[in-house]
Amino acid sequence: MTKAVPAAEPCIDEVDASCVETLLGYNARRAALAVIDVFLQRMAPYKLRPVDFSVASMIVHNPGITSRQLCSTLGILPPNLVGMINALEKRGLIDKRAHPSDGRANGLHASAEGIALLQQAQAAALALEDEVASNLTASERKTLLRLLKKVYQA
Amino acid sequence: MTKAVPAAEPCIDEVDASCVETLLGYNARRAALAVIDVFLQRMAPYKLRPVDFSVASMIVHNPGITSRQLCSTLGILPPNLVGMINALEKRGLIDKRAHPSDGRANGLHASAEGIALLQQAQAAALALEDEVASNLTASERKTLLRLLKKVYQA
DNA sequence: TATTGTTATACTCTATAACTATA
DNA sequence: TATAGTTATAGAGTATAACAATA
Repeated sequence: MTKAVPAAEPCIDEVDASCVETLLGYNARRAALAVIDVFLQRMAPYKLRPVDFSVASMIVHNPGITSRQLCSTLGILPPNLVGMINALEKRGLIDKRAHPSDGRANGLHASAEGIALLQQAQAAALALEDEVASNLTASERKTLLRLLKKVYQA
Repeated sequence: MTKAVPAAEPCIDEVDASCVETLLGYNARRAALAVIDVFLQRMAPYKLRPVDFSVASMIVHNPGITSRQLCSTLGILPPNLVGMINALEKRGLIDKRAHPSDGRANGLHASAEGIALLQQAQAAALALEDEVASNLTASERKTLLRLLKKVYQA
């Protein structure tokens, strides 16, 4: 423990956070964490973390997609995807099939159970996003999505 | 390794990511990561991670602020702040002084070196954010900040 | 030689419980 | 009894290197 030097100084009654609240990175991170926090709660019944939801959802909507394609689309590193894919397969939500033209790769497909679960999960995701964005008008929400895309798709 | 069942299936030529790109949480996270990635590169000369920058910047602009106030403002848990504060103190950028009215707390203050470094770092932060947001007009950028705040300050 | 999927592993980040000193 | 700061530690998330099988 470092000892404080004994000098009398005024204390802060109201914190001024403008130095960070003017930064795009700070606000984007805080907003993302706020949404993810609610996501974790509402998706607990489906045992899907945000990344699991993204992966499973992509497989449902892109039958036959490969791990490599999932990684590059979602920004996941291959070693970190392996466990997620195996867990989803173990739960019977997806299965691996031989890729038609590339013997190294597997085509990933959602099972009937996987499709059914994801239908529920996607409805829940839309509902929770409606809640989180309840302070925004429909127009503002659309604008927010468009501007966020312009940042990371630059 | 789980063996793929040998069934011929079509492969995906163009991945459809609309199922996640319509979600606020997904886009906010991708945008935040994109900004943080550039931040890490440009702030390396100052040896400041995003959280270090936020903490040090808050101390510069709020002389006498306590650890507790930093935690609640920035959303950091107290045990995780201890190491950052000690590291900044060891570098001579900040110092702890006795709190005028609460014997348990320390008032945190930036040193002359800390103020000088943060001036440079803040200029670099503004510059990199200008770059990251180069696809946005000044008006769009202002709107983006406002809408992000409405999400996490709900 | 390059790429897909995988293993092992290290590093960072985040979270919880419990302790001390003071209010 | 409650709070500020701290310690120790567990867990989750993210990263790199290296390998076998296939292109």
